[in-house]
Amino acid sequence: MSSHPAAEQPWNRQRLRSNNEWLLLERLRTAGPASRAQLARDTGLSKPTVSAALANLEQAGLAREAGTLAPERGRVAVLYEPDPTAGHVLGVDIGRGWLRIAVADLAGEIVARRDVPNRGRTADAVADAVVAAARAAIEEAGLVPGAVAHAAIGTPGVWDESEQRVRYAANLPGWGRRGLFDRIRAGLDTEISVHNDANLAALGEYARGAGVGSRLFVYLLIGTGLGMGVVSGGRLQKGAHGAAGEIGFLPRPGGPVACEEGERAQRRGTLESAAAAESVVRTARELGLRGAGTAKQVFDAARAGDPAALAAIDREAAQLAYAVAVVSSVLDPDLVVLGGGVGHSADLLLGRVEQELHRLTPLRPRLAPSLLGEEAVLIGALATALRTARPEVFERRSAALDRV
Amino acid sequence: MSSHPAAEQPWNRQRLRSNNEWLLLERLRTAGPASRAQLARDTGLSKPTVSAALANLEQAGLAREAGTLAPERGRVAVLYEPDPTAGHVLGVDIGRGWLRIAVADLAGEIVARRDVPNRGRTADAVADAVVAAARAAIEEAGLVPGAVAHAAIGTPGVWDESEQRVRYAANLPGWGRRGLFDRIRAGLDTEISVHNDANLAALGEYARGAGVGSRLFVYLLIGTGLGMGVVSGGRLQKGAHGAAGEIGFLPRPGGPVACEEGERAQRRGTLESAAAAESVVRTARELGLRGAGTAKQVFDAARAGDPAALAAIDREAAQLAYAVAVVSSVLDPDLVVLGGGVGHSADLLLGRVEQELHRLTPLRPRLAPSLLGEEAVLIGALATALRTARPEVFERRSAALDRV
DNA sequence: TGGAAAGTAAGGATACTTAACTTAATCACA
DNA sequence: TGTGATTAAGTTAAGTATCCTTACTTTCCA
Repeated sequence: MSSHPAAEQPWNRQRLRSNNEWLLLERLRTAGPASRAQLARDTGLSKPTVSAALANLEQAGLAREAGTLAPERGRVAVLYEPDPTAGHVLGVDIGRGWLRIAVADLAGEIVARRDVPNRGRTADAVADAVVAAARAAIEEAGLVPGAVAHAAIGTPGVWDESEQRVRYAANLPGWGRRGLFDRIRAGLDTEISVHNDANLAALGEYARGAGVGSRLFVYLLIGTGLGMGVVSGGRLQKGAHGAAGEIGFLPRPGGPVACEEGERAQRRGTLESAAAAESVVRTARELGLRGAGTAKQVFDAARAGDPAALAAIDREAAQLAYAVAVVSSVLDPDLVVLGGGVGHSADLLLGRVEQELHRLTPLRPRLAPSLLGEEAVLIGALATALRTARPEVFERRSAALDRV
Repeated sequence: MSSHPAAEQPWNRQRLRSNNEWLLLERLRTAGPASRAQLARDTGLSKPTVSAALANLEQAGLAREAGTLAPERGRVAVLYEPDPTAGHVLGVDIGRGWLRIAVADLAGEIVARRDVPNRGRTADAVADAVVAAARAAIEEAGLVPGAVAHAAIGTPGVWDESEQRVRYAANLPGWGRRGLFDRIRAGLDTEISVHNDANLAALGEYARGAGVGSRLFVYLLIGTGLGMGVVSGGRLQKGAHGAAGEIGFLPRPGGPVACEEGERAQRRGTLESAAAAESVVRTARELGLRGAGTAKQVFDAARAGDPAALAAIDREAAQLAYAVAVVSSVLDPDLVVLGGGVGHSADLLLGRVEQELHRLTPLRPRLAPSLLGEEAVLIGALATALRTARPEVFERRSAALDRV
């Protein structure tokens, strides 16, 4: 799970104390409030040690009392929990249509929220809009910008850490410019980290959605494009260059469509062009559906029984089944979640994808629809920011205590 | 890298000492011999602490002196290194043609070796042959069976830990029986672990072959079947059910072959049937090559300039390029190594696969031939056994010291 | 013989454990 | 209802292990 900042290093006595305090805090966070005696039993530490550590944590503002619990007989136990107000984080989802921004406390509870339409014509305008909305949310939460411990930002494309810029975000002009995110960092006066939106959505579903408890979990983001996030043992799999899950580039499977269109189309065709929202509309039109301009309209027509729309959805399901089959063969996940605008139409898609999958491969993971929908990226951003911020807040408040 | 056995647990003082001794030993192992003063500088521990820890390690038989090193001026430093004779491990490769067995010391040096042809008609006969050869190797190394700290065994198929049996090893009759590996365990009087052969080969190439230093490394085993192993950050990716990398089940790509053969063949066809050794022979025959019964013969004919053989190899390369493209899209590795009987013919395959890959996808990892060849599984088995055995030997010898 | 680096010894600080104690609740029973 | 037994939470005090600092010795080269 989360590791103490100074792991894999030699230990001296101060690290020992600090590490034990961190471990107690993590236990309170993940397993819920507990008394000192309970913690001593669970961790193997002695009661006096636990008492001393909790006194330190409380003085540092990292833990607080959380009511009492009476055992069957004997003295009433005082329960402790992490103090969620010890720090705050910012999550940002830079979507094509909307900018979504939230401030959360260390327990992950959202304390302020801002959604604004993404009207920016230029990359700089979008960056400025993000900063303005974020500052408004921070103020609403009763904080000053510098008080936010970490901000995690989700965007289409792949973040190049060494160049400090986004790659492969073709749809957003100027978004790959260097220095763009320095502008956001300066505007927020906070450490930021930038992540692929599908990856954050995967983390979001893993943290609080359909992927909770999964050992190896794959999230398919099917919308304007086709993206994927892989969460293994609670950690995101990013690949060697941060491009893991870019299955939009997959060669398209050999199927009737590919054969009909001839070899040239096969070479150019990628899975993204065959499975993203746009292709559902295109296929439906080719099959005779009129008046459908968006994927949502095609799905609505299918629900109303239109045969062309249904056929288009069959084709879409076949493409997705291929994607799932490929991912299953390579990774062996126990769960694949369909998300994004198209993936959200689980009522129509899920059964068809499963049926097609039966024909393709014996390795079949569980399929499930997204639970978080449009919120997945934002919640994943908060989860990511929390993962970074928690040890940092702990370090800072512990150190402040020592100086006294 | 390797973690102390008791990580993520609260620490008391004894664990502190034990942990620091373990860390010093790991440092000696990975960074080479060093003096006490050197270790103190590197780790941040004080000189007296390092001296005491090394005295303990030496008394426990875990470390030993390794010569001296004179600085520019001043007293000569005494160097220390891990004592490789502190324990031994066994590695076993149960291949279709050969049983390969090696005994290695804790430094990974092979001290005894046995290769015997796999003549077993029944699974039990194979198990008995493994035990006999292993006992012979252990004796040759001057050990008794119980003295081996761990034995790692590689076999085709997927090891099911909860059922304690192998799954999906279709080619070996009876090999999936429960209790088969209990027989080996009893015969060796040692803790054993069982692993997929492609996975072990991947670990072998990562530990001592073409994959050294790779961040995310994929090994393709192309031979009788088609297998894959993924090593991420030094750890094997096994998937949720241990079936990660079973790309033999991949749907076959749409290509001229698929179209020609019609839809029914596409449904049945898998990548394994299209890319394994047998298919090279089949394709070459279809294209007019006569007298080639094995893949090796096809490759030899190609080297001699035979056009049918060359065409068959082009097709094989296209199938492999598809496999690499799929894996790259999903995982983003920085290196893909081709191994196994077919993969070993890198002179003919590598360039063709790279060329085909250019047509398929912009995400192109580095390609390289296997360095270890047929030895990869065995070396991976030793590396795996060592990873398990090192902490165990450390624990045992440390504990023995405390009891005095 | 002096300088420099390796290595050791002694003393002090710290964070842990154990064991015994106090506190505060329930229960049994007069 | 009151009183003591019982049980569990939490504290205090004493003891111990491990580490660090400081000062020292050893051993080599110039």
